[in-house]
Amino acid sequence: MQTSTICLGILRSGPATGYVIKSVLEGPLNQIYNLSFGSIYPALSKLTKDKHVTVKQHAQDKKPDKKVYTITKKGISYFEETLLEESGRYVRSGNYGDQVKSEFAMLLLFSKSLPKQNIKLILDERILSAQQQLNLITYEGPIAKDSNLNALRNSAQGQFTRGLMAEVIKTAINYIEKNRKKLHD
Amino acid sequence: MQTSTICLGILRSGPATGYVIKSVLEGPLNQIYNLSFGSIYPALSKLTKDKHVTVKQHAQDKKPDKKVYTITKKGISYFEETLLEESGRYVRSGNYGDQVKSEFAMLLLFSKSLPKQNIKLILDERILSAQQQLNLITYEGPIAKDSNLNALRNSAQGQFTRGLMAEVIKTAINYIEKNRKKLHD
DNA sequence: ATGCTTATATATCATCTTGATATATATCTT
DNA sequence: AAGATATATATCAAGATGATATATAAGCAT
Repeated sequence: MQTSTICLGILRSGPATGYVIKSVLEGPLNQIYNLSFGSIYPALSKLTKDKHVTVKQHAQDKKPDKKVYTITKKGISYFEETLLEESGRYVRSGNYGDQVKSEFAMLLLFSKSLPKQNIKLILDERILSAQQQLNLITYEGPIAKDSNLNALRNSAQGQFTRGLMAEVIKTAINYIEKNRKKLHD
Repeated sequence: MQTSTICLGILRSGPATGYVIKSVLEGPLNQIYNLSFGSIYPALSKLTKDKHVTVKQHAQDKKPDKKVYTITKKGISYFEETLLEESGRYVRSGNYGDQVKSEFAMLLLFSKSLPKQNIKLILDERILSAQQQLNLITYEGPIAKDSNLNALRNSAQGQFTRGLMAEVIKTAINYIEKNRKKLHD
């Protein structure tokens, strides 16, 4: 999916800055889709140029200008069209898999060449961070003060998606705890 | 992890072509790490230039030259060193998460804007492809005729990693089947 | 108090990666 | 007989990453 489509989809739930979009992707939408600032900011600039969003510059005290993006009517119709196209392309492509790059799994796959102590550390830290991810995904408090992104997170769709990720992470934690002895000991 | 490290790690189990490396990543190592030919072939060229692998060109009948890469002694020590470094970096980075780009999850997240029929199709196809992934991961027959990659797949490490991916996929299938009614109906 | 880390916020850019395309043939399926 | 799939490599525009730079407030530890 294009980065601009993802930005529009998030912005449809309420105005946000590039920074907040990234925070949502790293918080409640953790494990769904990684995007770096280097692709979010240019996407937002292009959307502004194409009038799919408007930007309001808040000249903050001393911090860099906070640029709050709001989706336009044109942006909403463009999003609906594009999403339909992307879903069609997705189904027709026959490529239903996600893009996954798991440094963790690769390290374990090659871990015969690693000291046991190192393997234990990797597994311990992974379990800890998986538990933190679970907290981020299942967290129900307010998102990035005065943003309306709660709507996206709490929608039936948001709950389905977050629930899926949470189940997957729980399964992974249990599996690692049950089977880790096969990699060290 | 660098693409070259992954290639070396796979080559450590036996000689292979770029094409076979990709096949292993798409077959038994499915859902672990995606790499395109556009990054595998240049990595293999660089490894050859640096004498970490040797290449034997099999002037095939009429097909393009099959280039079989074999890891050198220098390549093995380089791999061991690099893997240790990468595992250190991984632990110190504090970033234990995988890189995930799930077009599937994003489409579902935004699926309020999609026709029900479309949503059903996306879910149906996803379940089918997840079952196919499960087959690829759990397949125990020979890999890419006359390649020794079976060793990697059947090692304790390979079985742990593949078992993890298989459990995660099964959980996802069950979750989708149990909860999909919330997205259409 | 003073230093360190984290959070807020955007921008840039070299380097890497993707996804598509080109090329060529054998084999399997319809 | 035609069409799709598998084997096999190479290239490249367009896009993405990960690091770095810039700036300040707040929280926390020593």
